[in-house]
Amino acid sequence: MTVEIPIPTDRPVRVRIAPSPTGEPHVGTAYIALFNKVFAEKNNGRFILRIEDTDQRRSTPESEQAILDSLRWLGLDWHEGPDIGGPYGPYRQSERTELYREHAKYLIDEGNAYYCFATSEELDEMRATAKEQGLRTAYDRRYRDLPREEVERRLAAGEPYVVRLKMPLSGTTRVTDGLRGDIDIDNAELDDQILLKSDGFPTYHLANVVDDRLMQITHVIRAEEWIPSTPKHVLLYQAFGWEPPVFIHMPLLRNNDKTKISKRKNPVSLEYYRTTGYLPEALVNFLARMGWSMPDESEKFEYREMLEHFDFGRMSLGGPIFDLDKLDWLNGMYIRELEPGDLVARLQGWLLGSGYLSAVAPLVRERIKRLGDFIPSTTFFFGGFDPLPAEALVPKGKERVEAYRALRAVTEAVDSMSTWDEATIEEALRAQVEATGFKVRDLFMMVRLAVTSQKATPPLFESMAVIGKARCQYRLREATNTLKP
RNA sequence: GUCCCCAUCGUCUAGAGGCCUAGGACGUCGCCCUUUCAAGGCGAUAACAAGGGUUCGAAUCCCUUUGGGGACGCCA
Repeated sequence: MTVEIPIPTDRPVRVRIAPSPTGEPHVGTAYIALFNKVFAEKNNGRFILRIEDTDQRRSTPESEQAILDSLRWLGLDWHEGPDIGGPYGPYRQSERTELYREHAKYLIDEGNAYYCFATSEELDEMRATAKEQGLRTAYDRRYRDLPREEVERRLAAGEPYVVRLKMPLSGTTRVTDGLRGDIDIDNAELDDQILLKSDGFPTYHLANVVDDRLMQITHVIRAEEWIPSTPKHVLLYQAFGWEPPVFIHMPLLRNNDKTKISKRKNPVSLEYYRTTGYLPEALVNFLARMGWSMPDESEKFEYREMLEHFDFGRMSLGGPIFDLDKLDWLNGMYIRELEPGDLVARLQGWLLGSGYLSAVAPLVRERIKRLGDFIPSTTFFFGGFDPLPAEALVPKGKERVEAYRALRAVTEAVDSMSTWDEATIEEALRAQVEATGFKVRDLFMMVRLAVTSQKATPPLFESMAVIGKARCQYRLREATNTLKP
């Protein structure tokens, strides 16, 4: 493919990865980070990490830390970020809220944005109407031209409000994508985008545009799912009187059924890949092969080789399926090439180091008579795991479909947990005893079998805490699938 | 439903109009090596979504259809 990505000559290339700290460190984040980093370094530029924690309800410091740790584990380290600082900080959006408010105010004063007092009930109604009439936008702009006095009155009365961008009512907006060329969108397709939420925090759209500008970002390399909102961003840049950056939309990683990669159908947590024993360089190599190829079609190459040959012209745009079989093969190649001493070091850096061992050891201390018993009694902490057939998972006296529903409920409960420790796990699982109507013994045995593939194990909640959320989720999901009628 | 993106073996991909009778890799299946299992070697399997153009010539350029995906949140 012929692509020409414009590179500014008067200022350095600066790109960013902008994860939202709302859950597991995601494999898609690593994918996008990799291509940002390699593009930056190919062009002697800078790769910036910015935390997009403007969702006050869902963002957590633990998630932020997990993301930083995972990206570092992969070697995708950054030149500027919340932990190491840099000349354009702060790099955490929650610490920049004043900036967004000022910018929103500017747009209001210039007549490019307005206060909107629609309640969520009003919005629900509008969405319903829009759906009914097959309209392209949901919000009917009812507060767009409110008389100034009424706006003042409502503000003075302390009514909650959001700030919306005034979209042009006609015409088209052109988005230029570095890989796809020009995309023209009819402005009538665009909603008056919310810029400032009623909690005073910015939406992604505002924060992203303001920060990319202030942080001198030259190229926005992000996932394809952003294409539909890019015209809104372009219009926002225009409203500020700014030159937009170059947009490059990467293909989306896919599940086996071609849908956007998701935790329901794939392990997506980087934590899963680390604890299951993938080598970071193998994962990076694999991610690099998603949509991109070396000029000589090598399958196995390290980051520095990718860097040497990197060119967006070698991207293919079809969404690649995340094929774990091929990852396994690649990972095996990397392991085989390790010197024996290096392999030992890797094993110790993985779960055979004293840190993990000291979490496991207390759990079996009372259950082993000889040190040698440690190995057979702890295999499932390390990956020694034999998925059980459906018959083995269904509790006596229960139907398979009942077991399926109960285990699915447990899996979903686990998905939605944001902290992972013994007490929280116990709380979540006990709640499922109520919800499913299973006996404590039946439900917990089923979960135990799903998570450890053993009948006799150390206490369930402690074991799950040590095994870690990512692997528990994967094993629960697999067991649920085998029970699926 | 509306808008947008995408389209080569099951999967990841090579392919910039003649080098394509479409190449490589994973997977699968055979054979070899081997005390076992891996690994390795050799081989097989398998794709240009369809139809119209353009051209002396199309996997490659254009159009239509079909298929797949994404977006339509006070999530990012």
